[in-house]
Amino acid sequence: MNSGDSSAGGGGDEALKEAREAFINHWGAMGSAWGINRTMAQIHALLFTATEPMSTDGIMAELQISRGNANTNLRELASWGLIRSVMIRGERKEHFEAEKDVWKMFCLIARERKRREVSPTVEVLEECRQRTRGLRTAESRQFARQMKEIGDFLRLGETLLEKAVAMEESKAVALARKLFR
Amino acid sequence: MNSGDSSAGGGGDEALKEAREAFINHWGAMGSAWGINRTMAQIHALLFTATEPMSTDGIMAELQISRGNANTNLRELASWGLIRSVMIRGERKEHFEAEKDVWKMFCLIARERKRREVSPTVEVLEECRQRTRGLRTAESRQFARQMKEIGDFLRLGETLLEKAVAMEESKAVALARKLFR
DNA sequence: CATATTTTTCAGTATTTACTGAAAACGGCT
DNA sequence: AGCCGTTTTCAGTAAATACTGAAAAATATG
Repeated sequence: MNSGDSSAGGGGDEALKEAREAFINHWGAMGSAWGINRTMAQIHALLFTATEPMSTDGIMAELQISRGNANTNLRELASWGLIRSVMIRGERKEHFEAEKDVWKMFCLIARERKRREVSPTVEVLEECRQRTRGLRTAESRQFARQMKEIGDFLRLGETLLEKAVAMEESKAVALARKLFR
Repeated sequence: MNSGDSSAGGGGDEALKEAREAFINHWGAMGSAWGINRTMAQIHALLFTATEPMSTDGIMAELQISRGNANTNLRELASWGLIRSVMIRGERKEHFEAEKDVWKMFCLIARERKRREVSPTVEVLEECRQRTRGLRTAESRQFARQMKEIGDFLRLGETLLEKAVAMEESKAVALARKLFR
């Protein structure tokens, strides 16, 4: 009973450390694929799986990154509401902890992406539509219709998310399950 | 009645051209924000708003890009199913047209992102969970639980999308509207 | 208020990602 | 087979993005 067994002792800590590292790395890669800076996603994963709030220095050490990098991405994560700074008594350094509730996390991301990307897109589409609305060529009419169709789709999506995000997780999940039993 | 009026003639064509360009640019920027290469998104927008299928050369000229760049991104768009190549009689060059139905477009993107990103993530999470499952420390238990929670959330999302994507647009929209009247 | 500690900023640099263009490969045609 | 128009590939390069580290600014301490 030693290295193959994962139920106790140093081997267990090792397994946890490795699994956590795998998660942090994968979360970083996923961030990249979805237009989020890899480091920002890694810091998020690190804090999400941390049991205690961490200082900037702790994060720098863990992820082997510079102070500037850590600071920038911590501020960005805070601006999304995904982490918050907490003061630890007896410590002067700022410490950070992540929102641990997956549903709340999802709501924060949805809200922010809507605000930063979807809504501005809806505006551009509407503007494109208005600019070509009076035109009478077949091309213009088709274009204006397409702008309307994407706009309608995005607005419907926005509404759905708004409603979902306003719900308790349990309600939302129950609804989802009922819908597609 | 001249430049200010947008209802007919050359001014109208100009307005359409400008609006279309604005759409293409914005679509490209949105692509970037969501982890999709800007040029790929621009080609998509170009074909989406085109009335006729376009050749690689046409696309190169319109977006001022090289043949290699155009070719790569056209193949990538085709691999997502967002465009298809069509043969034009009398022409030897390959021509491309985009899926114009917004709901179908959404379904294609959802399916592809699920396949490429969400499902692999679910697998990693499951693996992380398994690797720490036997451990008995508080940290390990919390970590394993977190992996399960994200995994459950993503799987539920996958299921919902699968079902939605299997529906007709009209049904899906009707359902959405009913849900949140 | 002088000093120590922490945080922010940002010019310079490194890394990653995307693009070009020319050569090679392909595919039809005679 | 040999030619010709088309598409693909990919080494080299450009552009975009992310990161470092040290200096400046802010904040706390006695």
